This record gives sequence, structure tokens and C-alpha cells, in this order.
Amino acid sequence: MTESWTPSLFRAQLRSAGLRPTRQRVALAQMLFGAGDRHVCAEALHGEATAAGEHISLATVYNTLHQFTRAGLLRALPVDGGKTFFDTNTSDHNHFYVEADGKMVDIPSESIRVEGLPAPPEGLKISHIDVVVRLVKDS
Amino acid sequence: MTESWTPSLFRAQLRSAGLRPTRQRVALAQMLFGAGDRHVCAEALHGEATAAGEHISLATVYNTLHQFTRAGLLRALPVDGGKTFFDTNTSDHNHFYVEADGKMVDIPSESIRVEGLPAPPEGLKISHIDVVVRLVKDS
DNA sequence: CTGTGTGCAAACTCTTTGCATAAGT
DNA sequence: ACTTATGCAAAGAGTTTGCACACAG
Repeated sequence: MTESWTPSLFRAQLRSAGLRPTRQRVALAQMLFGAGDRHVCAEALHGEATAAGEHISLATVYNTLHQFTRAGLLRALPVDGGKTFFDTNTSDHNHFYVEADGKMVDIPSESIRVEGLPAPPEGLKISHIDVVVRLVKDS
Repeated sequence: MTESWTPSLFRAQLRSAGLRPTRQRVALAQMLFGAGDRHVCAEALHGEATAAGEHISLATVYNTLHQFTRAGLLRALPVDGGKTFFDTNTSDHNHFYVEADGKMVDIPSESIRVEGLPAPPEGLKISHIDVVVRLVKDS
């Protein structure tokens, strides 16, 4: 999954998602998908882009993150305090949420199972199950 | 748990939580705990109080909800879109989250178990586990 | 009385939007 | 050229905060 990406692969990926491979989108794709699984929030990514010398407005970062999410390239993880993190790992996995510093950490195993789940109310079906394990400092 | 509460019971409960039983806090406690399990957001509760003829400012509602949460009388449930719901059921249970209308519904069973959970990272311990089952309209 | 709680409005954070400009094809 | 994306700044939702006044003990 995280082979050696090249700019043209990013462009192709964006194209097939129906997104024009603009400078900004390619740059963001590169940061997001070029280096393993990541959890970023919009502001952090914007800061990173700026630090890398790319000029991308915060609004564009937000737009792009949502476009990528719609295209299935990212998964949105809303957390406490109204921030939204975006996870480059779109597979069905779960997270530790470290309350102290507001960070998400992947649960290093796909082995979680949820047992004893009742049927959903009439007319609704399960989209997916989020298990968030909240962690606090071990006193 | 949801016996017939009386104002003086509310006052006692507030007292033992180290909170002075002010008019506003008693009124809010009454709305929250006087009628079974509830999921409310600050604005809804404020609207309800206003509708009931109580004059309580939104800021006070927020303050009070957080005080109650700190006192263990409520549980905070942050959901998508940056809103925070408060659940009067503080026991360890879980929720269906209906994406279509942003509502939480208690999962009508305590039988959910999470299996296969790895140990948390060094120095951290599990505070609690939230299982949120996201529901969408059944096609 | 004395300290805590409340109300108000302003501030704050995160996010979205409108519209002129710029870039992709 | 023609269309779609970007940037900016302003608006928006939800929540928090500072400070003077009010109320509980």
C-alpha cells in the first residue's frame, strides 16, 4: 500500500477520483500518502505545507481534505473539542485516544471484535462501528 | 435509579457533589434527572429551560453541564459536527449514532463486549471504551 | 456579611462560504 | 478558451471567559 509513490502516481490517483491534480492537491497528497499512515488535522497539515514552502490556504486544505474523504482516500475522525482528524488508513480499524494531548493512535491490531451487538432500529443499517479507547495517564 | 426524585433530593445530590443548590442548578438537575435517561446538548437544554419559564443563561447551562460532568452526574458525548451531548446515563453503555439526524440512541443492552483489545501504550491506562455504531438509512 | 454562582457580551476555535482571481486541460 | 480550483477575508456554529452584580449559607 505504501510503496514508493511518484508524483505521477498521485496525479493518476487524483484523476481517477475525479479531482484535477492541481499543485495544491498533489502537494497535500504527497504529504498525506507519501509517508505511511498518518492522523492529521487541517491546521497541522496546513502548517506542514507552509513549513515545506508550499503556499496553500487553510480553506483549500479543508476543501481538499473533504474531497479526499469523499473520494475514499481519507477517513474523518471527529474527536473531542470539535476538531476533526483525518486518517490516511481507511481500512476498518480503531483508535486509542489520548485525552491528555488530544492525539489519536492506531490500535496496532485488527483483532478487535465487538460482541453482543443488538440489531439496529427499524429502517437503519450499520454503517460502521467506531471503537475509541480513551486513555489517561497511569497515575 | 430513576425513583421519584424530589427537589430536596436534588439539593442533597448537588450538595454532596460540592455544588451549591442554586435555583438554576436545581432546575437543570430536575430536567436532566427527573425523567429517565436523556441525551441533551447545551442549546436544547437551554431552550427547554427557557420554554419552562426558567431564566438561565446559555453560559450557565454550559457551566452547569460541565460541573455535573465533573461530579460524575453526567457523561459527555462529543459527536460529529463539534457538538457535545450530555448523557444522564453515566453507566458503561454505548450508542447508536444516527448520522442522518445527528441523534444518539442508547444501545438497549449492556451486553456489548470488546474482544481482542491490545494493551495500551506505556504509561497510559484505559479510561473507558466508547463504542459508537454509526447508522445510515437502510438503502 | 463573604464567597460562590450567574448573566451578559465579547472572545475564541474550528470550520465553511462567497466571490474575484488563477490554474488546469 | 472554458471550467474548475484557489485564496482571501468574512461569516458561522459551538463553546468559553472576564467581570460586575446577585444570591446562598
